[in-house]
Parts: sequence; structure tokens; C-alpha cells
Amino acid sequence: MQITSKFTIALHIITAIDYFKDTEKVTSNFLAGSVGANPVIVRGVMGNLKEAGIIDISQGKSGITLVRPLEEITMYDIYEAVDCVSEEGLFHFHENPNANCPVGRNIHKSVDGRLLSVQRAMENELKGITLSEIVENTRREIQREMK
Amino acid sequence: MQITSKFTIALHIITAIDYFKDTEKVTSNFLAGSVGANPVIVRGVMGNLKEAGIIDISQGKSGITLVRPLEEITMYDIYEAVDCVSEEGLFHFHENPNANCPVGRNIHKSVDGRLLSVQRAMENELKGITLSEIVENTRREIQREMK
DNA sequence: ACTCCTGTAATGACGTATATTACAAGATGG
DNA sequence: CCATCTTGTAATATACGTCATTACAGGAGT
Repeated sequence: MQITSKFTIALHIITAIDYFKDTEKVTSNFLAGSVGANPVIVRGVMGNLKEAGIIDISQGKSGITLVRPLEEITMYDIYEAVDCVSEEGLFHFHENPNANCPVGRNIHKSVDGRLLSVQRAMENELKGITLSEIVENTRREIQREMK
Repeated sequence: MQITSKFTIALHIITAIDYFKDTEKVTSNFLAGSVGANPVIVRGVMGNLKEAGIIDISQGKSGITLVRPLEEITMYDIYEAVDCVSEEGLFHFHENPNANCPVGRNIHKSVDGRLLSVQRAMENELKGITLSEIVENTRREIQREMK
């Protein structure tokens, strides 16, 4: 099982928007070229990011731009925006525990809380990472290449 | 996206093994009845738990038993045993970032470490929850029913 | 007005999750 | 030692999610 690549595509997109903001007209096709995915997929992710108030989409010369400074965008914002995990939770509970069995009747109640705390632990970690970290890190890697 | 129900099935199985150890002959069919899933699925999960040294499988009167005390089994042990997430990691990185683009060439390096730390945060939370908590909680719920 | 870009529908390929049937081989208990 | 029960596993089917791809309408910008 893996979380959809829409998440890392979104990270890539935001990094590219910032990196190319002064030198290129950033469009869905341009981004799709950098990401190596189909433009339709990229437009879908762009739509998610727009709904979440993270990017602004214009057909004009400005192209696609960031609404907020990078320090104010966390990985959790992206995770939420692209709907990484089901609304039912990170863990899929088996659907038909036997209601005629005492364990089957009660297992859900005794496990749900713990599963939620595990999911929250992951989400809290996501909240602690900002996109400025990612972008700065990427710029540094690019600098290193040039030597 | 959701983590396979094999995980919660495993939690259910272990709880049921402990709960019924003195009153029933615990077999794959018996467990499948409680879980509400097909016996073949349950046998698969049983196989995982056996490989991981968590349960012992006998065809004799003893049936299926726990190898270790419940306090020494964590949710992480189960998570590992049933192979919840891909070996490539919790997050699926898009496969073809463009190597001709500076961002495409470097995004992987600048993101991988963070993704791993997020996954580790989840796994650490799993390590902090023992099966004795689950079983005790379930017994308590069953007690409550009886009043 | 012309062109470019986005939004979105429709479709297809592919992989994964789960269910189900069937059966061989091994363990158990009488 | 034989009859029975249980496990292990293969083969197959269904459903669903992900991602790619083509196509096109409508809106924005110049």
C-alpha cells in the first residue's frame, strides 16, 4: 500500500512554481514536463491546490503563482489538499466483524481510538515540515550540481 | 488510500485467540467466523503472524496459541508481520521526474528524508501500543455489555 | 478576434484487495 | 494405522483505485 503520488507531485509543482517564477511562464504543460506526468493529472493536482488556497491560477503572463509565502505552507496543507487518505481513516477496518461474537461486537470500539492516534502522529509530523525547507533544500542541491 | 484490513484482522485474531483460549478450540474457521472474513484470508494472516513468531499453529486440541505474552506484542509487530506498506515506503514518489530539469533532477533528494521521518513518526506511535491494551479494552467493553 | 490555457469527461490499462472454490499434504486422535 | 480435521496454497473472479491519454468546450488574455 502506498499514498498516491499526487502528494509528491504537489510538492514538486510548488517547488517548480517558486524556482521558475522569474524565468518561465509556468503553465500546466510546463509543470507536467518537469514532473514527468500527464498534464491532466497535473491540472487535477493544481485544482486541489487552488481549492485549498495555496496557489493562484491565471492564464495571463503571470501563470501559476503561490498565494502564501513558502514558510506558511506545510506538508500537511498539501496532504489535506490532495486528499491523500480516505475520510474513513488511514486504516481500513474489516467490514463484517461478527455481531454474534463478543469479540466481533467490541473490537471496533477498543481499537478505533488507537488507530486514530497513529494517524494523528503521522499528520502532526507533516504539520512540522514547511515547503520552504523543501524548496531551500532543492536550491542547495542544484547549487551543488553546478560546482 | 487505506492500509489493508489484514492489519485490523490480525488485531482481531490475536484478541480472539486470547479471549477464547480456555473455552474453544481456536481454528482458522473459528476465527474467520468471528472476523467475518473468508477462512483463506484468515489463514494468510495467520501465516504472517506465525512467520513473525507471534502465534503458534497446531492442529491439535490446543489450536492456535500466542507465543509471547500480550504485553510483549506491539501494534508495530503486527504492522510489520502483515506487510502493511510497500517496501518502497509509505509515500509513492512519482516515477519520472524530468532529469533535464534542475527541479526534476533534485526533488527526490530533497524530499525523501522528510517522507521517511513522517513514516517513522507513524511507526513509532505503533511501537508504543501493546496488544494487552487492546485485549484489556475489549474485555472491559464486553463486561460493560453484561450489565 | 485569435490563441492559448484550463477544466473536465470518457475511456483504458494496470495493479491491489478481498472472496471463493478446490485440493493436497500433514497432524491428530481414536 | 486409519479416518478425520486442519492448514497451506493455487487458481480464479470481482471490484476498486491509480494513472495515462484523447478530446473538447469555454474562458482568459493579448
